[in-house]
Amino acid sequence: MRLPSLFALRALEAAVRHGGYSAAARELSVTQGAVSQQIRKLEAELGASLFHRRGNEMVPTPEAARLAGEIATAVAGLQGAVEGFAAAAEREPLVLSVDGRFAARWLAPKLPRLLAHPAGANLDIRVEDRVANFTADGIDLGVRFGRGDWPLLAAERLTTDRFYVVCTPQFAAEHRIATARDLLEAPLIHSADRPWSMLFDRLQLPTPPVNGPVSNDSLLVLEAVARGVGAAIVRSSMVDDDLASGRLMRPNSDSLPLPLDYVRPGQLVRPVADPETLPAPYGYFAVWRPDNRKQRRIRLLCDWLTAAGK
Amino acid sequence: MRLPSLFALRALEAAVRHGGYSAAARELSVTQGAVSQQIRKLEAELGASLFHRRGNEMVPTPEAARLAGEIATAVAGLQGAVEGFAAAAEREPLVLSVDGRFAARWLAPKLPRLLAHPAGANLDIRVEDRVANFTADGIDLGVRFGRGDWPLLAAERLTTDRFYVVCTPQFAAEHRIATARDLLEAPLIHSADRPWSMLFDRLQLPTPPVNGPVSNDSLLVLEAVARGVGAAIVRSSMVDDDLASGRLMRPNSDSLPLPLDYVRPGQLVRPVADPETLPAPYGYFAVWRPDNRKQRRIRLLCDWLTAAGK
DNA sequence: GCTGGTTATGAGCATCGCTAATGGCTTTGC
DNA sequence: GCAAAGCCATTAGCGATGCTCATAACCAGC
Repeated sequence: MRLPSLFALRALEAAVRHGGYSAAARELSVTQGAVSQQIRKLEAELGASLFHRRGNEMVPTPEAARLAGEIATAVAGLQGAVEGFAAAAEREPLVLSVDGRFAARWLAPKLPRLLAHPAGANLDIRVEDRVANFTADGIDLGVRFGRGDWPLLAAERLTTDRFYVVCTPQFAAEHRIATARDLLEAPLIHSADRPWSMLFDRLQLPTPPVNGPVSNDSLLVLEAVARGVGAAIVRSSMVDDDLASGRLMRPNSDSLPLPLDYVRPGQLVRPVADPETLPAPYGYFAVWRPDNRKQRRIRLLCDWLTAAGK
Repeated sequence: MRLPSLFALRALEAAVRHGGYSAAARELSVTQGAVSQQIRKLEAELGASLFHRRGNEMVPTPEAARLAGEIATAVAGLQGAVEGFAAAAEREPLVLSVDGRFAARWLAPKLPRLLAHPAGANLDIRVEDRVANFTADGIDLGVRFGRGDWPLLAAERLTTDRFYVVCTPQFAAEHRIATARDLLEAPLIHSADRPWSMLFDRLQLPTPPVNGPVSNDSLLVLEAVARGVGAAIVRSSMVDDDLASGRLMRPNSDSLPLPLDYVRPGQLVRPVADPETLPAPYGYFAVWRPDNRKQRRIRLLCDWLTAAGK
């Protein structure tokens, strides 16, 4: 025998329990008509009346009441099974893979907030700078630096970076940095792909010779900045927290033409109306496989990450 | 938590049991694609994979297998409850109301066949010539004489009557009835609304004076015919069985212009191509309320009745 | 390599069933 | 009594669901 639809059975059960279609409809979040139709169809399928009216109340037949009871237990069993499974799935860790710089400079400061949020439940946060394969490595959500154009992967932008000149307040005071020109005399930490020349060229000043340490690793650079070794040009996303907390500052942010957009040598830059909203071509992206089964949790975490970046 | 559709859950259960979507699809009488999509959707709702492929076989995850088991028991519970209810409804008698003539002359001979057929299970056959109200009297299916145009009731024609001259073989032999003219001399049983004149007029013979008993009750008339009292003009549906068994016969059916259509005095009769298929305006109809919940059984019985009349 | 099996996936489309509106009926409160 | 507010029944309309169909990709056995 073909089983009636689950909804019809639940409608019957609810109608018996409430003693009316309208109340049942409210419980099931549908209109009263829907319940009426479902029960009518059910009566046709089962070949017997389920209710008879008495005044304004619907009285279930004894058989219908009995059936409703059995449906209730069966449905509760289904519900329990499904919810148990879903809960178990929820307890399974969601693997978040981030690279070292993002982990240290962006995620770490926000971690307490994330862990207190539902999106942060049962996270397995892996810090790894290279990821071979999302599926093979069991990664549910990655945060990767790039242009958001990974093949086969969905991506959502987390950061829209500007480049900031940063140093500690102590450093700025010590070296009396008031104008951009003052930077010429101060120790400047160089990094390979964010040359100071891109600032001084805009200011039409001569780029000073390398007078401080050089590193291609922004973590090391920022460590050095934090210890007062010098000023550096860094991605805004790496120092959001330090700037907010006052551990770092952007010296002379009034007089310096900052934020700077990062422009590679030879890269075409189009003028835009509002440079503040210029999307940097590169940035951090949340990245995931669209066919991953944990979409709901991925969505939740992804939404949290994008919101936290604002 | 919103429950997934019952079909999706059953698809999962069947797929686990068969170890593949195609076999599950065959069991559920849908295409393989339908099962695939249902399970994909289920995985999305539950937030976890349910199967992983190994070669050509689909291996359920342990959790999915567990879930499938719980679903199986819950669905079996539902199935059992629904089938128990339907079976109980089936055991409830289906009330068939027929009038006395139909019961005696049409239904009674066919009763053994009907009772051996599923359509005849749990019948409550009531013989009553007047029916006030289908709902109030709890009548599921009525057989009524008329034109099939009862308001608020659905009707399906059971009999398309002709009028036959009938008598017993003994009677025909005894009175040497060879031609229509022979009837003029034989005892003829008269009934109010099927006058012999309608036959003799067509034969362009004078209608003989009333030379036999008269009754308005066809049962009495037929009883008299059966006892060899005389010949009579009767509805074909009243004598189908007696003619088939040879208890009655249609004398001189070659030479007499029979069957006759019943024509009331003054009634317009249109010529038709094949008079054998001329639908009599009046006849027996199966009649029921379209909103009766026992439509399935009514349909079954109604189909049996129409088929039995052919 | 070929054949016969499997699942995955997308387009198209029919069906289903919900919503919304309406009507008839009952109860309640004035 | 009457009006108002509740109930269920029923209809038309329409949007979403989810099926079928067709195709692709993949696997196993010969």
